[in-house]
Amino acid sequence: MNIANPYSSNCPTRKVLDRVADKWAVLVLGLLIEGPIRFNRLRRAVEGISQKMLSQTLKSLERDGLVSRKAFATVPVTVEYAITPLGQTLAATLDALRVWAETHMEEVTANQQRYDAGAKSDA
Amino acid sequence: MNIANPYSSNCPTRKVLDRVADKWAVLVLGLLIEGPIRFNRLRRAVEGISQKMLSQTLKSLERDGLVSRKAFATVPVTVEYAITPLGQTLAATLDALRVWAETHMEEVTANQQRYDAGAKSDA
DNA sequence: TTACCTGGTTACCTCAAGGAAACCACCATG
DNA sequence: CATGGTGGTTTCCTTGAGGTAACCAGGTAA
Repeated sequence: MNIANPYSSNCPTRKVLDRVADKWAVLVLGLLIEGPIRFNRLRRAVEGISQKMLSQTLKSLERDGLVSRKAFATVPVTVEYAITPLGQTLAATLDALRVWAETHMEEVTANQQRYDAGAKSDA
Repeated sequence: MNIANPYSSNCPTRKVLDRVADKWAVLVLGLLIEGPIRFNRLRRAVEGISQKMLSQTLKSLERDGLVSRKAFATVPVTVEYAITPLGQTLAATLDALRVWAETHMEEVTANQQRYDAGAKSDA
């Protein structure tokens, strides 16, 4: 009965999960909740993202209806990306994740070091 | 002063985000919140995961201190994985994500189809 | 005229994630 | 004796994600 059982390999939620489990998408959505923003500004804001990946990320976010694209016929064409209501619901959820990461980062790092040290001294 | 600014490329939260942005980890943690579970049971539960990936996923979850491993010297060695308190806090957050996926899956899929149809008929 | 901004797309190439399958030890059961 | 179940590890190989960089159109400023 679980048409939506992510543990079944052909379940569509897996795809959504994959979508969401995308570092760049998480970061882009995180910026967009603060307001609409242009392509190149976005690119500069998200350190390390390539033009290609940003374009790709935005395209699939738009396809999913999570962000909207609006082009302005200005001097050099201006394109503004904004988050949709649906996107906002996801962004809120993802933000919780970012917060978790920020909150527990130290603890996780400490755990890793302890683990690595232990593995080394193990027989 | 944001030492924890995920938009900076060298920020450690990026690593945590990567860790968390792992389909298998999400699914495994989702199962572990229901209680301790053995390796092979886990493998059968998570459809499509390979032995290697499960082993790898569990190892890094253990390294992060998100799950704990306990081996029993039974007839065939039994190994039980359990979620840690830290892991539970993450699992709760991730669960929200899974719920989001389940809830909005249909809407997202519909958006995709509309987008694809539009792109086709566009000049 | 040349250079640069806008926002992209495309071709090329590399590198690593991850699947498949074999191998491991050990014991029980058929 | 051979097979199967326990929980893994390792090797090999493929494939696709993603980086780099060139190219595009069009207008404007130097």
